[in-house]
Amino acid sequence: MVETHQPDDCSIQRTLDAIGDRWTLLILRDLFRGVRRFSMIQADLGIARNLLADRLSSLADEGVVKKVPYQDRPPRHEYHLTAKGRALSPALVALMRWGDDYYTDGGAPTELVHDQCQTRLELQPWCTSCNSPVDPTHIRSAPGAGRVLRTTETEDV
Amino acid sequence: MVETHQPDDCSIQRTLDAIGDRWTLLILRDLFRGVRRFSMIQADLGIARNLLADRLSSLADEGVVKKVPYQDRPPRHEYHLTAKGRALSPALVALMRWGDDYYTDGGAPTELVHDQCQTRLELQPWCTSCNSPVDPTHIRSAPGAGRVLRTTETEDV
DNA sequence: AGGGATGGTTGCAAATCTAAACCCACCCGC
DNA sequence: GCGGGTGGGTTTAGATTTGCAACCATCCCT
Repeated sequence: MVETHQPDDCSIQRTLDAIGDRWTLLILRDLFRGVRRFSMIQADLGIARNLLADRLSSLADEGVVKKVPYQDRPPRHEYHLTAKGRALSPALVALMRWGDDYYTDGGAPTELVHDQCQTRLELQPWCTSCNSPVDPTHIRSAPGAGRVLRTTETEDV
Repeated sequence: MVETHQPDDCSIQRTLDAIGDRWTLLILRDLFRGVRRFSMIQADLGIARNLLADRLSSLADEGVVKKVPYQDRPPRHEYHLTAKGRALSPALVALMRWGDDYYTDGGAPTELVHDQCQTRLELQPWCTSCNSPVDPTHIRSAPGAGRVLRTTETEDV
């Protein structure tokens, strides 16, 4: 495991320590899609079996997935997302949208749309207090001044 | 490089191929924070110099960052995010929020807030057509039926 | 001429990944 | 009551990637 210099101040760091592995996010994608069984995931991703076993048990240790038996003899189970795992949905949606925007060579891949008007969804920073979307220029960081995603910078040079 | 079985239908896959490396997302975080120079990033992350050089040039190849000279003799430059790179902001914010929610052991780490009211930001699915937020239960997938993040699934088992 | 800052490249040992073989419990058909 | 297939792994050996340290190059300063 990578020992990082500042494991303290950044949630992105901790998040990536937990799920930032190349395969892990793809495994989570499959779980979101409803692909839940070892051999299904393995076939879908083409991941080596030992790595899949390893990643799944790490995810279980993290409380992101849990084993759920679906039959007794022989004991068989599926991997389901926990609430914590399902909370990754916005992150995966955001990554997917980025890929949609920049890598759609040819046919558009899967899209997420608003079912009432079939419009493609964006992810918008939202202020629950003002109950309104927040423009990037009004995003600021709170406690650890300086150690923050400065999304407000506009210079593209 | 990992040769995947279905490079075709999933933007998450393509996105991760481009920026899904363990270090790459941390490098991007630093760039968002305004840490733009080779040795600054290197000192901040503790990444090996050869890997940093490699990852930065990959990011440049992908068009996510670009080299911007800040002096001529000796030629020195910084790495700046392009529009494509800045478009990753929602993804990084989402990952950060997840870490905030599940790994804040003790003091709250950096938060992103609305500068006008200091309220912590959420990421909300947003319909640009209705110009309103979209409830998860109204999220649907569009073309490749079945191959989708089913964010609406409620079964936690 | 010597020293320091910046931005790398090179070489080698250590960790990680892949592929393929193997294991085990069970079920099914015969 | 044996052969084959399925599901979910573990083991082992070989190829790749990483991490670390040392080295190189350019310029500036004194």
